[in-house]
Amino acid sequence: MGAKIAKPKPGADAYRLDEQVGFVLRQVSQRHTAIFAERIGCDLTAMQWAVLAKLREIGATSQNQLGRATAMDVATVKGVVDRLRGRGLVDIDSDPDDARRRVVALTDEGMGLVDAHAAAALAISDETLAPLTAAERKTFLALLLKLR
Amino acid sequence: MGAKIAKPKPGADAYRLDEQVGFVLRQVSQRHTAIFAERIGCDLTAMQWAVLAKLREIGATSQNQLGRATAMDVATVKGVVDRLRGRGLVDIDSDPDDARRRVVALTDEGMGLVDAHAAAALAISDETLAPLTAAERKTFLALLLKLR
DNA sequence: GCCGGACCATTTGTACACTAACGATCTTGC
DNA sequence: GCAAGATCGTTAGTGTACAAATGGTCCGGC
Repeated sequence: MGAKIAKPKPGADAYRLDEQVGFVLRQVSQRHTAIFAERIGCDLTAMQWAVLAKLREIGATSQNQLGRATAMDVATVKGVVDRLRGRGLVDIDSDPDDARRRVVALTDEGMGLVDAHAAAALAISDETLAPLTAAERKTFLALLLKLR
Repeated sequence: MGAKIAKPKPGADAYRLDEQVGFVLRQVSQRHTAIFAERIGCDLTAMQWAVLAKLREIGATSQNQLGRATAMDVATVKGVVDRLRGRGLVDIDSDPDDARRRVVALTDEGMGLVDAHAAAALAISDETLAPLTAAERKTFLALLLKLR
């Protein structure tokens, strides 16, 4: 019995890295990052753009709130905000009502930059989804949102 | 004309960060990373696991090939391999046929660890996709692969 | 046999991403 | 009022990621 067919190990041989969600997810993220870097046109990373875009949406906020709104760790947000501040795209002020808080706000230059590149940002999302049809994109996004 | 309806800016106001693929993609990746860390059970990162699992699949290879097989930069693969080597899970030898190459191979311990945790790795993929039905998972994975 | 171009590995520098620990500050319960 | 606990920001440490520069090694053509 079972002379010719090798017994498959329960696990090791059934596991193919290339079929695992996490692995493919990372590859798709990498592709998106590459598209972003090539297309954004103002030497910003996706994270930096996320912070600027969020500030444009919701206005000035504390670093903590900003971190939650952009799904970033507080420690991470600090680095990103520091770099944006170094480029004069955001300002940091103390909150008169709460001495713990450091309120981050877009500068005029930052505001202008967001508006100037919003179309490029949309094009990036579009190119990332380019391999899919319109119907597939809708399906994909809906499912992706469920996995958040 | 257009007295009551404000003219939407072409870009800025139409752009909602939370609906952009790249942003959601990152959130899903974060969730997967958290699930991975909690479930893998042997203090490995997803990258480190990817290298070990790939070596189990294809056998000993050069760092360069390993990088391509795991979708990692050469510089990144070096760091990952160094850490795995520090834990005794892989060995690095010179290729007798090509002095440029540094051949990475699983140690017995590394091989044992992969086999011991393959089931957990599958469970991680499963939990990541848990919010979806079986049919949705199939659809999602098929679409995700197209975006690679 | 050697020489230019391809390939491989390493190093350096920048930018995330998360954890843990810390001090400062606010708020609530009492 | 004030102590306990929650919140906010910062720092330090580890682990990806990618680009660019460097240097060693192989191979094909001559």
